[in-house]
Amino acid sequence: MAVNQTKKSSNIRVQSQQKILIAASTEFVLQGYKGATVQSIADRAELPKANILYYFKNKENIYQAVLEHTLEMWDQGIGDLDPADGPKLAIEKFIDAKVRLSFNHPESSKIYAMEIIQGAQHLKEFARTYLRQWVREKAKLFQQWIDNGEMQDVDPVHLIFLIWSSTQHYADFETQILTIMNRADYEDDDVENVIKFLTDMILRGCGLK
Amino acid sequence: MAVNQTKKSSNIRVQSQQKILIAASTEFVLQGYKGATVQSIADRAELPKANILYYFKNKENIYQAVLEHTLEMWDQGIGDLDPADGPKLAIEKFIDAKVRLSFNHPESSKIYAMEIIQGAQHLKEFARTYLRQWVREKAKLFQQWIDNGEMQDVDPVHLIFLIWSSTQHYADFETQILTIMNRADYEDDDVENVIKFLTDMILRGCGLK
DNA sequence: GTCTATATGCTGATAGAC
DNA sequence: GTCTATCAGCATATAGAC
Repeated sequence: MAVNQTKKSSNIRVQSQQKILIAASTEFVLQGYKGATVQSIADRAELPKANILYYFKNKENIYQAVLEHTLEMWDQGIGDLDPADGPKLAIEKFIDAKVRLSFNHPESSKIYAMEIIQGAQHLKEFARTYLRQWVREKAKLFQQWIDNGEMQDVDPVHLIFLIWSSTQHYADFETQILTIMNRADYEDDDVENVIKFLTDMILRGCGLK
Repeated sequence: MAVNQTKKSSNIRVQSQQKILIAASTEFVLQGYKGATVQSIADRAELPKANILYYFKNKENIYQAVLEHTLEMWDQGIGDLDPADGPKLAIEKFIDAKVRLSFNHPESSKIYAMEIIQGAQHLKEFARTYLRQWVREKAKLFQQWIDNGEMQDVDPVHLIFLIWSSTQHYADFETQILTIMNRADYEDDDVENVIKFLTDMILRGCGLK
């Protein structure tokens, strides 16, 4: 009985936390950090305001949890470039993964973008350590391929920025893109079209096609 | 005398409004619309809070003025693509103008980006009318060049998105890019390097180099 | 035109009943 | 664990002295 009760409570706990994080993500995107109120998150999560603060103590903690969730998803979704793949396959895989992330989790991309635009106050350490290291490693790999004559001599760091920005754009600027294309929502075809377009353009840009 | 007084007053008026708009831009970038308080704008502009509301009536009006200023600057800075230029020169000019705008007015780019990310609540009509029209015209021009065999058959709308996103990235993600490059600020060389990199990549992508 | 004082409402957070 | 009631502080905006 006691076990059962604990399990049940724990389930409610996990479920509530999940509901809160989803609701909070939406509110942070729509209203910004300051504009999203605990009350608005509670309303969207269909929970009393006090429960939100019971689970996360304060608004700052909710935001941190949302950010961490985003970083984990990206780490998992993008993964590593495999040196054995060679430049062509590596770029193809990278673009593919990044575009699918953008279309499947636009809110995460948006929250991350807003955080960086506003000066990355909550992510300074992440950028200074993890991200800088990540880009350096990847740039080094591209440079090796360039030195081996396997691809055009382009600046590897700017190449990473180009892939990053062009793929992320479909998540962050979703509203503008849909308006320009006169659509209500993205369709399945759009993902494949974007992957094909960006892969073709960037591979040709790198002299790989 | 009366004329002199009017002129003087008018000067103060223009100067104060200018100071307010500059201060407000910074605050909106750093804190978001809701996070930027009239008091914080006043402090940054070095004016009493009541004067801010005397000149602009309410916070919403300040934000609208900042947004309009941004749109005007872009309209002026980017200008039109000239059909007589042909695809190569047109793309070169477009990238050049857009990169320089990003480096010279990052706050404007950031405010615009945040506005779009949050759903473009204050720009819906602009996007639906002006922007959609602008992209259609430019896409049509690229399509003609493609049909004439003057450039590779790439989707013109996605090409515009690519130029837009890759150039804008250096303004919006300034913080992240500087951190990754381990720098405090952009230098003059960076602008030229980015222009060269993006022009080379995208021209090759379009089969123009 | 400039600025002080203040009204009114909403915010994050807590105390404590259930 | 869940929820109601409430507090102290800060926000926008205005009224009105100078």
